[in-house]
Amino acid sequence: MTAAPRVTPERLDAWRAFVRAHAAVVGALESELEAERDLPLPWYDVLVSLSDAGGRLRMQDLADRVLFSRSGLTRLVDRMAAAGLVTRERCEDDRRGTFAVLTRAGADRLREAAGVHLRGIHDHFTRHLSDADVRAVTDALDRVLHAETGAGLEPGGERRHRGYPAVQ
Amino acid sequence: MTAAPRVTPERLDAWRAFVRAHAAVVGALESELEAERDLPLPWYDVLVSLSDAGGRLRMQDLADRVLFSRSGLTRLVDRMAAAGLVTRERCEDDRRGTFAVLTRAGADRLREAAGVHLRGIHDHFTRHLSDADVRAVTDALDRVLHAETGAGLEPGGERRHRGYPAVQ
DNA sequence: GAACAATAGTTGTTTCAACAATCATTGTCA
DNA sequence: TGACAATGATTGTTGAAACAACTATTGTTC
Repeated sequence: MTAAPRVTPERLDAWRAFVRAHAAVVGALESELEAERDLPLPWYDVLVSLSDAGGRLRMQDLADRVLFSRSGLTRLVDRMAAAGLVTRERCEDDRRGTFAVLTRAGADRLREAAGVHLRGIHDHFTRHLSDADVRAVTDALDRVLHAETGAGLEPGGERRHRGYPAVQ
Repeated sequence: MTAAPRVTPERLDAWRAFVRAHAAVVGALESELEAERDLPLPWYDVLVSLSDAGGRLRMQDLADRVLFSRSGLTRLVDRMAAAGLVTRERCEDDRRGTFAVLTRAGADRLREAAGVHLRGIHDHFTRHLSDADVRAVTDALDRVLHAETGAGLEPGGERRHRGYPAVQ
């Protein structure tokens, strides 16, 4: 009968608060970024990942650093290349590979957008959290995340999902 | 220069933990639900909303209770109707209106799926939280949510997003 | 060193979501 | 009561995601 194990009402409330807050906040950030900088959140995500990595990344590595599926990445980079925010470069030493490379225009676009995004994180999220909340939420959700991704312990083992809306 | 106001590194870490944990956990729930019950999460969401409302809801009201956009709802209900999980019924007193009605098959499907979903919430989320974590996370994220939706204070004012993965 | 498996990435196809336009009905007010 | 705005829902069109095939290159093994 697939019994539901020990999810008390309080714990279900925590889950509900989690998913509903996420939907509300990410929705607000997405709207603001699109309204004020005309930049979809997935594009921002790619720009941040490239910038963090020093401006160039093999498609494979980019896929590891971004929340979106590897299968969608090729087309996403297509569109961003058409918009001039990235270019592709062949990898010389392994000719199967391709680099996605941040262009000057892409870096500019990121710089413009980062302020809006960061302000949004403050306005819609961190603003409502005390220092104690910040510690509690970070600890708890890090534990959830690490259990999920099996991350942390294997030496040399960055696993999945690096820096979603890492800024700078 | 759209200065980034008072988002300390600790607070940014909280944000990162939040979005990364969400992506990981929802991804896991979605995979399990699809693998074990062959049911997309948005379908589950509609089934739950209908069931909570007693089995029938006008499209408008359904749209209010679901995380997904009103524009996509018509087609989503189309597909679910083709699969036999819901039917449409004309509203007699207001002939502009249409009801989406949970079928027996839809209710069965929901019952099967709820166990998997609830077990997933336990396995991937609440399992890793102490009682203190549960209180802290619920409080903090409720505050975020209510600030975002402007909820709570206006009398009679349920605003948006009711019960995302409410179970039962 | 030739055959075969594995890896990197793109392309084709189908499905789905977002948005605007549309149709039908209801409410209002001159 | 007849014109007009507002509302509820569907449909058409367009853009993007999911998944599977495909091409090219590299690594491996007998």
